Amino acid sequence: MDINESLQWPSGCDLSFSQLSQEPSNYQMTQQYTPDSSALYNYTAQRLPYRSSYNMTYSPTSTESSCPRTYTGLDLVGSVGSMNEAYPPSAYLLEPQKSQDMLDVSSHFAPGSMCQFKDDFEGQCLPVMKSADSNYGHSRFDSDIGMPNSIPTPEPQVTPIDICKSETPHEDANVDKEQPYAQLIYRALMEQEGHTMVLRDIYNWFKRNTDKATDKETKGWQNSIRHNLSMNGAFEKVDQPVGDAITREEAKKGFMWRLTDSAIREGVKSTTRYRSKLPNKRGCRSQNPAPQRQASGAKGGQAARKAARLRRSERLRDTRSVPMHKGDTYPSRPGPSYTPFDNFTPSDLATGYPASPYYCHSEMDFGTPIKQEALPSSFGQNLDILSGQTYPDSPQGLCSDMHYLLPYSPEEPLFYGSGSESGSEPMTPPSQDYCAMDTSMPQEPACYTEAGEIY
DNA sequence: CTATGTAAACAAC
DNA sequence: GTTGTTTACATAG
Repeated sequence: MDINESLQWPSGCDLSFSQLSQEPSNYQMTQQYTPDSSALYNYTAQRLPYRSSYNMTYSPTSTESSCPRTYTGLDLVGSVGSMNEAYPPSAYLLEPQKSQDMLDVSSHFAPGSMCQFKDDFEGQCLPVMKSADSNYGHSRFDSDIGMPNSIPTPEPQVTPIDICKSETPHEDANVDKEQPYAQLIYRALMEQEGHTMVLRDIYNWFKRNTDKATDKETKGWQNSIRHNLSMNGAFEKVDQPVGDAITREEAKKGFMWRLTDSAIREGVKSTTRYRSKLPNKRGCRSQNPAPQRQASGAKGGQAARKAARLRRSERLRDTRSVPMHKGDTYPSRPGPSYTPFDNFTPSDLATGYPASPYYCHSEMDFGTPIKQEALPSSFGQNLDILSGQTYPDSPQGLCSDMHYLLPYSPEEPLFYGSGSESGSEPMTPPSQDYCAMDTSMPQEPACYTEAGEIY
């Protein structure tokens, strides 16, 4: 990572958090969590039984430290070592919920962060999640345990997600289920100095901060994390630095995963973006996929449906339960939420419009997709393999949220996408033949040779 | 048609 | 066994 670049990020994003001073008082939670905090605590406590079922390997008493989480940040900020002392161990500045805060946050969120467009953060419970840069250099360890130089974390540990739930902790218990893996991983990494974690700690982060890990199947969510890490260009592998903080044994456990510079600046993009759009090397899909494959796909689909139902119900409930106040600008609605347009400046647009799939929902993003009709007719995605029932085609929903943008800046490009860094993506392994076009750079289609060169 | 989730095959360690 | 990559398949929007 180019440290200079990373340091430029806050200014580039117009991180004008008024609270982002280094006054000691600002390292405290500005919201007093009583009585809400008690509810929050209760909620957190409620989750313990779930988590406890997953802590066989990583029990709180374990002394195992799976990851040296300090060195990467140190490495990265080594040239600006003073930053290490710049911020005390307050990962987040939690602020009272008020509409004005929402506006501030939505316009200063890490650009492209998918979460700003999720319904999760609509309404009145928008978390104020400081970017990692706001505490750059300080240690906020993800693993519950074992870091010799870790700073004790007060219990209950309050996370942005928890804050989101604080209003109605019981009903909002599943709020994080609305966030895709890629976004959650992004958030996990953004919390870390150096934006770097090892897989194991990402697991731990999920256990603590999400409900993904509380489902019955433990294998799936980990697999999904790995899948997202591999497939999403926002995440890159970096070698674990060799140092006294890390043993050779630990180093063997795998790479560290780091947010790419562009991901830090622009947020995580969809995973699908980075999937190869060319026919797979193994040739055409088999006429008769393995029954296990079919079953797996069915499970995935059912899980997706379940999640979608949750999202729907959350949305419906939010719509009903969150009244409009005078200060509110938009009612809850399905789809992305935005800062009021009149608070935007052109530079906000340039830097603030994310490369969210909500925006970059264009087939031009991905080159020539595989034509559905090229697949065997038996592989229509409308076939329910379990029931044998077929369904009508789903409606074409591209850019369904466009109407939220058009009134604002009809002349402005809608897709700033990944901006000038688009050339660095996709991150699909160069071993794959790949040619992708990104709408953000229509004049420079990113076509890659097998060697990874752009031509 | 894309985004996403899940499972699995497979390789490397 | 864990980690990482890739593919297959399903569902929602």
